[in-house]
Amino acid sequence: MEKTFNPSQIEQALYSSWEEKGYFSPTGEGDGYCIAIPPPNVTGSLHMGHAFQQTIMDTLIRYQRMQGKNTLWQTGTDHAGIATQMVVERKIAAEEDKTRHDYGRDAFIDKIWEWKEESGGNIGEQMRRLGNSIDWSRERFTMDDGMSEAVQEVFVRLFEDDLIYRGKRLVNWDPKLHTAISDLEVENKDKKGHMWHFRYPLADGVKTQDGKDYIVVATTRPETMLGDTGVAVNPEDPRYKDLIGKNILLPLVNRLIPIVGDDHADIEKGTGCVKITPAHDFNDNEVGKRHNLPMINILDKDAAILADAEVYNTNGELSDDYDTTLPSEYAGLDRFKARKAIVSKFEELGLLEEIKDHDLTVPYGDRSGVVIEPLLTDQWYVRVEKLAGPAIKAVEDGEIEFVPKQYENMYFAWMRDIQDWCISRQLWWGHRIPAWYDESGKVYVGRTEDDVRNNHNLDASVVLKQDNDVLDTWFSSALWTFSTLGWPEKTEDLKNFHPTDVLVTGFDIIFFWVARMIMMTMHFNKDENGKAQVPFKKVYVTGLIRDENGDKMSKSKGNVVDPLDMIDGISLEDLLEKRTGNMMQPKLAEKIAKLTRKEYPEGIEAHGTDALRFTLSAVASTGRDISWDMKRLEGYRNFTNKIWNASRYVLMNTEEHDCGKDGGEMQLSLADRWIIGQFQQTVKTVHTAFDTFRFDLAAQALYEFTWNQFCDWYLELTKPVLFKGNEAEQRATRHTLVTVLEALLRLMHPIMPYITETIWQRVVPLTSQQVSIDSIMMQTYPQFDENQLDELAISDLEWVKSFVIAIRNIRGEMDIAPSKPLPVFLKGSSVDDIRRLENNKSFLSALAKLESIEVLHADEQGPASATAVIGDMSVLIPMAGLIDVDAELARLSKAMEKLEKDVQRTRGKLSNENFVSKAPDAVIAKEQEKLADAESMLATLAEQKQTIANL
RNA sequence: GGACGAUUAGCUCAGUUGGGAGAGCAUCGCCCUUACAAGGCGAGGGUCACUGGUUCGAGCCCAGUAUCGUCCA
Repeated sequence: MEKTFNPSQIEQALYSSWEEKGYFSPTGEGDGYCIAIPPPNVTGSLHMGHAFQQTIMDTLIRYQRMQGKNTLWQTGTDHAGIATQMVVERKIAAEEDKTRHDYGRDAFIDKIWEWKEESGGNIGEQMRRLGNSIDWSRERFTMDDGMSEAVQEVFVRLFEDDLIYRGKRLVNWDPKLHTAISDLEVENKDKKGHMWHFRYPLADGVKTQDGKDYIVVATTRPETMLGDTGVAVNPEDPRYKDLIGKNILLPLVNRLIPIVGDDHADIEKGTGCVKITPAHDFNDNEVGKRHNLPMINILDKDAAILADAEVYNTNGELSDDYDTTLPSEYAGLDRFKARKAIVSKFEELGLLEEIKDHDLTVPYGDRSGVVIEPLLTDQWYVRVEKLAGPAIKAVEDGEIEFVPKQYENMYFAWMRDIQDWCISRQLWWGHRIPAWYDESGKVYVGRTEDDVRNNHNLDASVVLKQDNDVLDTWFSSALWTFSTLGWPEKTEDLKNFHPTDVLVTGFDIIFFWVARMIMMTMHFNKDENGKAQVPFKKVYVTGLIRDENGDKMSKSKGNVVDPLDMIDGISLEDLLEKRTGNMMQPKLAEKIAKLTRKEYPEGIEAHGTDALRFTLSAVASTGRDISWDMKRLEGYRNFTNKIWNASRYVLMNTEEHDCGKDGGEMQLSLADRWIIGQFQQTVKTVHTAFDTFRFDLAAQALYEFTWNQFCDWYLELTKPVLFKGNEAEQRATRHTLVTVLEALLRLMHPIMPYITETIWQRVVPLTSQQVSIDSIMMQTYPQFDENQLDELAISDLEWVKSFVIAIRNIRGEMDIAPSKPLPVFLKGSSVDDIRRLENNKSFLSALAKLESIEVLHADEQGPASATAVIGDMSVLIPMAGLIDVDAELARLSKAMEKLEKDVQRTRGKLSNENFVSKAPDAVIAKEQEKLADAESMLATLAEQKQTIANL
């Protein structure tokens, strides 16, 4: 074996061999265990967040597989409508200077498919490098034939159940991407802005109470005044309530609009008068409906002012309630330019009362980054209220459990106030809505055009045109757990693997995806008793991986990390190229380059997949974001090397030796019995940790056992046996070495698949394990066995450790070379001490590097010595020629000071009547014991100090 | 404005029936000891954000304050 662990040499070959042998497929035996992956964007690439979640999923899958479950990790990718379309649009713009309209719909979609074929493999390659044990033969894509069929089926059935409708509604319109988006895709940001106060003249000579012929409305959107169809005041407002029912003559358009009384107008806020623009504001839209105010649309798809307005009644039907003419000077003007123009027009007319600074919330599109415009358009909606009920109940009843639990509150809060879901998108890339219109505009929904014709008796002469829109990507994602398993067919897979067991995902898509999955799945899937089936039993919500400074990783910030760079390493030059390569803005590129140079001055070293996975497990504490820390990764890379070298030691001492595989007398040492017990404890801890999704605790237990118990103590303790023991002792120790290591590798395997497999291949032939399949991943997982705990061995070995540590401490403090063998005298030793000493002399001599150990009689004083105390026994190291008197006095004083503090505190506690009368007996006994120990130790040290001081 | 979370060693973070403040990294000292210098051995370092309460006993429970973060409106 190499002296240093070199992951790059083993990883890919191992993965291919696992994949070829079909180890990732369900075995068909045992209970089903299934995880559906949150499908990444097909044209994207994995970031650290994916690596994090996938490590957790793979760990669970490997753990369950080794527990004998019939495991399936269902994978696939998402077509990601807007995101993918944007990528390809940008690509053709950059490479061919074309827009999608130059291509036309069909050609453009072909282009995207082409791009998907080209780049779609990227994600799969990355996922393989992470070691994910995925059955690739079942990989799905949200737009493949089967899934498209499922989407159609769901749409049609929902429509038939009256859970989908079409209507002219106010939607969040993205003026850059020219599509509607759902509430969730809108990001509200706080901005500093202005509040304009406009004078609106009263019609028909009406005057206010204080004799004015106008009222003042306050608005943050002056340009929308062209679409005003009313002014609202609070019906309780004494200043204005007399004006309710009177009219305003709207400036610039000379439109006569009513003053209405509505609670929406807040007496305290602004001027108390609010202009109502039902076609361009969600609140105003509600007010308009309540008071039957027409809706006047004044904006086009680019959010520029129209030449002629569109007037609708509250049902969304065209109406002639108002003249459609708009002032020509604003026609074609962008909304923000129009704002300026209209404000100055009001000023010119003497109608601008004042401008106030104002903090407001502005909606932005999460993809385009432009201000979202509420716009009246025809869209398709899912009526979610009926679907939400069972979905809420499933979580309330514990059929679905969130981990950590606090996310359930977030889920409930949103679900209980859920709005209808706008599912149509004015894009080309996606599932085209299965609806057709005849020439009169009548809509027919069906699986295909033929279906529609047949069902509605439309003959060939009727011209039908399919709806141009596609469905929100999340519509197909919502079907993910069951559509990937073959729905709407009643498949074996559905029977075996649905509901799935765990969903591992980020909190940021609980609303987008998790909630909608629950609703859709429960509506379409019933078990044999007709009970609604949930998509998954548990939702494990991970935190976000942030960068070193705690900032969110994003492409525009340039702080995104490719997990493969952590695995394989990358030079600074390549990293810079990767991060700033095709940036649109050179200025941003400069900034990113600077940051990158600072963070990774030497680029990134290779760490290997196992180290990355172990790190991700170790930081996976729940309910909290994670700041990425390279130091952690380095530390765990070192850990993999430690495992490698420990194994190297084991193999060097066991291969081609008798390890007791074929019988023969075995005499287990104290260390052997101890490490077996320690390992069992670790097995127990790891099981509990995995079963409760505490991957951090599992990693910690594995790390602690491997490094601090197995390597630091056990391997050292095997040396005296292997070098000097008799045949039966050596055989026993070799046997213990290989069996514990072999089991430890299995225990670690779910987190670190590669290194464990590599070493396991060499270790397992040395053990008496009967292996029918030649891979660690197909073996059984270690189970806790209480019978292997040897309490006496544990306490005896603790005594050995204290002894060794005491000597090492004196060595360290007194600067005595580790290579210098020391004579030791023991004073005040008990029968137990003597027994332990006699049984473990070789251990003590080897680990503490002792020249001799001599037990003093009760009346013997011994030489002037540095002293350590173990229980009631003193360990003496003669000072002659080695230790300075003053130094030893100082060391003793320090030790005594610490003890005195302990003694004082404990005494205080025990002399407190309340404590003694109320605390449990066990606690009191413990305190008493602690006090006795400290006092006796203190006395011993004091005596020793006196002796030395007298020299 | 509402809800949730965070505040523990220089840094990143554990600490789940309330009963001796922990890990990794960093720091300091010694050591190339036949698995490992990506290492070994030893050491130092904390008014557990603040205030009050419950309790014999609070990092942990309760109330409030401050700062930061996230979601919702």
